[in-house]
Amino acid sequence: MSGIVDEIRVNLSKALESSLQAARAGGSIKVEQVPAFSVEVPREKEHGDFATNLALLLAKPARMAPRKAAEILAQNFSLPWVEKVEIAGPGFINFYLNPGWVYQALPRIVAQGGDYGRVNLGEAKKVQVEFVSANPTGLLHMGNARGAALGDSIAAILDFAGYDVTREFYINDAGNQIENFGLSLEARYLQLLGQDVPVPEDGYHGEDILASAIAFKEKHGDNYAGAPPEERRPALVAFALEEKLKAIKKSLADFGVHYDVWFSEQSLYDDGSIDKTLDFLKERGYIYESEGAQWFKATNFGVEKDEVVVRSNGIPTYFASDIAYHRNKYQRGFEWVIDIWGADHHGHVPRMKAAVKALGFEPASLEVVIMQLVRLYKGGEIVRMSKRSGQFVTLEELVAEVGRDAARYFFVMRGSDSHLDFDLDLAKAETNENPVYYIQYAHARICSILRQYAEQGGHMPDPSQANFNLLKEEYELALARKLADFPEEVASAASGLAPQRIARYLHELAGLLHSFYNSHRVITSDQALSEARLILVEATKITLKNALGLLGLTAPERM
RNA sequence: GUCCCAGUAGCUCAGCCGGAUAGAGCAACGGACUUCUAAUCCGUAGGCCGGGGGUUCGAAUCCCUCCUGGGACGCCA
Repeated sequence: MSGIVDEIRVNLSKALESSLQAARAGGSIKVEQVPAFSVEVPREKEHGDFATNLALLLAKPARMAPRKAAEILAQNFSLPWVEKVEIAGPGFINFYLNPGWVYQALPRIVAQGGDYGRVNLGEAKKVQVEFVSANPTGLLHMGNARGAALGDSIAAILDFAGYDVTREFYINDAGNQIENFGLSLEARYLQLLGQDVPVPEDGYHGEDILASAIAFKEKHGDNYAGAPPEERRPALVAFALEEKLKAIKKSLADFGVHYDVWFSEQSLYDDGSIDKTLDFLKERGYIYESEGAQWFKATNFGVEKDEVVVRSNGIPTYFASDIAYHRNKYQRGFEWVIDIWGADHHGHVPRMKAAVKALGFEPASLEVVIMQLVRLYKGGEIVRMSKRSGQFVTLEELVAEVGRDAARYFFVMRGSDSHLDFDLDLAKAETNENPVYYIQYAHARICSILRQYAEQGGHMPDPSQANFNLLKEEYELALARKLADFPEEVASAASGLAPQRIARYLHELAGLLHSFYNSHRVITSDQALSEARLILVEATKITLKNALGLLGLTAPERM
């Protein structure tokens, strides 16, 4: 299923358990049950290849010194491929394996190719990742861009970890924002026709709205000049929404982000889902009326305040459609629902969870990833962004300025709960200050070696025939060790919804390749050694490419 | 005022579901290209992990408290 590291870990755990059972049977360790111990890869390589804290955990229940317990466990312990067992520190048991064990990973990597690193942590569980979900009333900004990069990478990682993933964009094409959008468009349209109609103060003032109005006028001329507003506005909105949505889809596609489902909020009104959902909650007594509005009893579920779902003017709130939307998600069979929201929505989380519970689903199955805000720096200064004034850097502009790969890497190299300072100058620098190139360069270097080898008439050796015992150098061992770790990294990035782990892993892997490259040659006069090293770099190339893919980055063959 | 996020090297941050001597990049300093790409490498230096208390064999990590910065608290989304 997964990698060699995991297999060894499992085998060591089993052997430790039987060792403990033997000790219990012999009466030398008296405990009722096996504690939840771990077998870990120590940070320090002086502490062996693997280590366990079992003896430390036994100390209290068995009432004995941890080192003593460790000694007993070690005595009962025997595995052919474990070269040395050592007791160290307060009572850790360290395992030293036959040095060649890591090289067993290499033929597997080459055989698995693009699938290397896949694990079945998810067991095909259906998971939905909903991200960006921006109002289709404007262009995508930096916050949306971070959401796009994060969401897409999280989805890719979950897919690689064995989940059945659906990427979804929720289109907020209903409600107040759309109302506002219509008024703003109408004002611009009428202005174009020479009327003095101001754009509402809290409306959309951006140039893109004006552009939509111009395009509308080109198509329809002054046909709507005298039309009643209730006819004119929907026409403008429908026209502009389609145009905007098309632009959003294109920006995201250019950013390497593709969705499985584009879900319209309006459709929840059209098919009666919102009414049905509200009725469902009403029947269960979770809705009450006060001051002419209808409220959801969030306080029943431990939330501080109740929340309006239908305003006193009869129009449902965003929260109402969001409840209906989440009900729809569960009805579609998703067992794990992941929403990626900006930090400005975090107050919405408790009531959304309360709503999920009220709907009869498990609130823990809804996971909201809160993404802290992005600050943009240029020339050492903060670039101010404001949607209202229409002044913000769009996703398109960002990609045009720094390139897709650099942009995506910068967005995922930090944890989602860290504020992100995006340094435009650094992202576009083609220097060693920029970590993106450092990683991609490692891939390109390997490609260059393989290219030259092929040009000299060499053929890629058969991994099963290679003699990996020839790889004795420290850097070779470290590189192979890192490669063997990849499946574990995928699993941990998936369970933590943490793409930054992959970013970090990539940087470390690239670093090891560069170190190796600078001290040893791959193509040498020693044929057998060259072949072993060719497999090593081929496996590195595969792993780099797979990991880059999880972050939506390209793996260039030349730079 | 209540809640959320953050506080770790000069700077930007990893590590945070407890493990052994706290890491990386950049910046600084000193070295390495007649070699498969120097967008690279090697080395040096840099730390009361915001302060204080607690939990235990063990705390950057968990709990309490205080301080600092950012954000959220609407019949907006």
